[in-house]
Amino acid sequence: MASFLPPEEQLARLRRGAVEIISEEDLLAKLRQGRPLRVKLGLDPSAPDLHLGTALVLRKMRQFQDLGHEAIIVIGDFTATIGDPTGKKQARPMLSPEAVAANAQTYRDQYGLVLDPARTRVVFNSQWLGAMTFADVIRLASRATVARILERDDFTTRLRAGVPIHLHELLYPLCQAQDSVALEADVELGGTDQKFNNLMGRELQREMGQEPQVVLLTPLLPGLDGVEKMSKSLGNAIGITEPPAEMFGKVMSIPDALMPTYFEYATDVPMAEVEAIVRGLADGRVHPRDAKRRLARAIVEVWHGTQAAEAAEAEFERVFVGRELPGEVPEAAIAADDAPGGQIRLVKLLVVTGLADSNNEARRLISQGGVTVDGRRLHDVDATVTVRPGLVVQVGRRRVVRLAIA
RNA sequence: GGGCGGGUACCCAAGUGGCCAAAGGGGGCUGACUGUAGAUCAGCUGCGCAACGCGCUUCGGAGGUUCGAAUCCUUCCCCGCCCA
Repeated sequence: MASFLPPEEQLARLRRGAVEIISEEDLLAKLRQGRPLRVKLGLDPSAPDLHLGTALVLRKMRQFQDLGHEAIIVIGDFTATIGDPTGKKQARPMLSPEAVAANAQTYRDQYGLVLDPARTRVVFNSQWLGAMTFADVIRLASRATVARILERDDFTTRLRAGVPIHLHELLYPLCQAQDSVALEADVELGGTDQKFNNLMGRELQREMGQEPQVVLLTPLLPGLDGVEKMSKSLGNAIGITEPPAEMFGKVMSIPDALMPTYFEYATDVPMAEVEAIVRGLADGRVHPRDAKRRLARAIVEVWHGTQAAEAAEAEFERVFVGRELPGEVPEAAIAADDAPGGQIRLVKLLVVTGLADSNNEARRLISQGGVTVDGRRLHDVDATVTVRPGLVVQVGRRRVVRLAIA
């Protein structure tokens, strides 16, 4: 039997980074039972590459682990066949058992970047949901009312906006609730967008005579655009495995107003310091640029360590402030055939090296003055370049390659 | 089952026979400036062609009318609302 911190102390720690806990009294009561709690987190099977936003809830899970509780990751392979009722994501075909098995390790590896793999249980909800008969489903559906399900914000909004809602989508919350029943979850973690589903689990458990789970909600981190929530498909995400330099740069590109939020949720900077920075920004004693640098460094630190964070900052300083070439310029090989006699049209060069998607785009970039070869800005769309290994071709500030002849 | 309204480029959304590769906004890209890939301003934003032009592809799918279609007709698919 592991020894636990006093329940009150645990609660105090768990509260940080949680938007809402339903309810704290229930959580405290569970903690007082002095046993490892089963903490559940449902995840989409298609998102094995994690970003800062999804990491929030994982970091919370990690905290539970470190407090001695049991982490259960539910891979929603079955629910994925329904699709996310936000209507944004597409329903996916059922994964084969082989694919599921193959993916299991991937998930473990990915989540292991945040969680303690040795103390993490990974399960797939097709295990129990897939085994249900139609009669089981009807029985399950009888536990909820249409009105209750339609309370869900997504559904209300879509209904009003005239966006189609398919019947099976209404079952989504019930499926997720059934997961909690099947696992006898003590706690379910989720982003605030999961509140409805998570509460459904709480209700269904009560219906089924189980002790209802505690719902702990983590915030949704806004993405780089500062408007939409961070999500890979929206292209506004910072992946936790991204190279330090990339991560640093992306943080630097967030709107200034987002800094306090990121400081609070995505870093380990002590709250006292965060508050000092926020105050400084408000009264002008802290320069936004410096605050953002501090933020970028703190975030890179979480995922790559202090050293890498400092290197990333130096690199950023050099490339974007000092306008020098990046320390590491990727190589792009071109075939000798593409440059007969060592000559190649600049337009073609940009396409072949992947710096432009099409000839038309290449022309645009050149005519807009965005292209330099060996540091010389070329404006002539019809320019021809003499190639040699090591030639540096750059588009804008960020896209650079060093030539190699294959 | 009936009535009505819809399906346009990455997204939203105009356009209802030629002036439409298709308004406007968003997003994206490039430049200027700067405090950074932030803010602001400007330009660009289907594809191909040694090309101030020519050609090709795109407006739910397939046919058709026409010198000419995103726009008209036929048919099919899909969506919403109201009624049953």
